[in-house]
Amino acid sequence: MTLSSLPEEGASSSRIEDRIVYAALSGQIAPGERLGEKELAEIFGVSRTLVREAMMRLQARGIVQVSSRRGWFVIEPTEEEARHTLDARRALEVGMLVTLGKGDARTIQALRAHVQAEKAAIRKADRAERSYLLGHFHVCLAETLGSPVLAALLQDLTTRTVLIAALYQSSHDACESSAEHEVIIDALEAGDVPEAARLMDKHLRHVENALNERHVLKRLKNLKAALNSSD
Amino acid sequence: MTLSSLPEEGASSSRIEDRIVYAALSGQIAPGERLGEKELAEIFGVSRTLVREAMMRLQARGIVQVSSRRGWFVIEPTEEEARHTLDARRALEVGMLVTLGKGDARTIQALRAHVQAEKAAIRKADRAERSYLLGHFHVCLAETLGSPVLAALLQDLTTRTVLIAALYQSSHDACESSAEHEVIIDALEAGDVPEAARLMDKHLRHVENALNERHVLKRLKNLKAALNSSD
DNA sequence: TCGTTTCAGTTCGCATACAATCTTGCATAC
DNA sequence: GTATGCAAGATTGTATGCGAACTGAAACGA
Repeated sequence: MTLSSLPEEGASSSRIEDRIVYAALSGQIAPGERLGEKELAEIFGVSRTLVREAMMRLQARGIVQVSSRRGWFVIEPTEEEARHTLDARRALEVGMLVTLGKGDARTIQALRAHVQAEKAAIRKADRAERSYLLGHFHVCLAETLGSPVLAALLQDLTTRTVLIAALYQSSHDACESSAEHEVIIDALEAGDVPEAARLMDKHLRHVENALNERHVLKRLKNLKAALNSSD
Repeated sequence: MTLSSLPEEGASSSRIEDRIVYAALSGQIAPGERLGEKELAEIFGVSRTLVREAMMRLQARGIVQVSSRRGWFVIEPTEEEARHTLDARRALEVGMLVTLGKGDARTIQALRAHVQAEKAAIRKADRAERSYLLGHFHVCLAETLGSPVLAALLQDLTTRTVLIAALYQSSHDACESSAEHEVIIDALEAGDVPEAARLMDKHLRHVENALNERHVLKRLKNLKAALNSSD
């Protein structure tokens, strides 16, 4: 894998952090991937110190974990952890809509624009952009509803969700996802907050259910890979 | 101020992190307080490196912030930020109750035990323990409802809330708070999830409203302090 | 007396150095 | 042929050093 794209220089440790989150959100780095300090230091042209600072923050955000004297790794949630993460997202997003779902016209407008961008990325078959935008919709929703705090929390939870989906091969169709985003906006525009909350709940359960179905397949695939090393 | 109590040694950077969170939760360190790297390094008997690692994580958790080449400071939220934090808490906690509020008997039992501990701390006039337990109730709720992810998020949000309350002198009475915790448990025990969510919303709004009322007082007090430095 | 400037002290920002531990490949014994 | 032990290499964990920037106070001038 490479940490390509976004070739900007600047070298603060926050930049490293942002780049890794973006790479995870856009599916460029996979769960379980090793992030060596030295390697990252060379990629970003800084010392290990700054890399470690970024790692510490990412660890606090639940995106990477450290194995003592072995290295840093992108999280690889167990099925139970995956379920807990998705439960938390449902709680947070349903609660968000219920408690401050009354969006104004500009909210709706911003969200519609976002979904348009999603569709464009899907049409262009731009996997990275598509993955990023589909996840970022929820962050965008929190932002436009006026809650930067929830937006920050959702940034981390959606990043984890993308990793979970990658891990468990949850193939919740991108098109379908985008369509679900759209009906949520419809409900918001109609002022029907409970319906929006219900749709959001359903939307997130779709991801969770996909996880359910694919889990056995994934384990079988792993077994097959273990027994047939040429595969 | 001192970072007294809990005299345990062990010296990993996580311990520093935990100690500072506990100190904030229990009201032992105030918003705006300076946390010098050198000072903390001496207190914990480690090098600045480990202190910085702890600070990076606390920064990611929204508990401290850094002012370039001036130092680390416990967050001092503006009124707007305070409101956003409390909004997020309401969304999160209401959502939590709505989506997974069906607690079993053991949940209720654990929560009752917690409230008993709150009352004991209030009776003993143990300010630190009282502050800690009143905040930790919400973390406990998330844990007993089976969501470690939400518990972790709430740990940070309640810590921030304690700091906000300290900053804006929100004197939401401890006794009253504990009583509100109790009626929430009652509703949960009765299986009336919507009522529990409503009560939680109200409970958190109490904090927010107290913030509203006391704001002017706080500014006046600051002004007074500024004019009368011996006060 | 008040405002400005300068200078010394303090503190963080970042890199580097060294120690501890883990991995890995190879040699050796059974 | 397989397993075991060992040593070299690689990687993280922690401390330390140095430079830059900020603070505060003293000195200076109006």
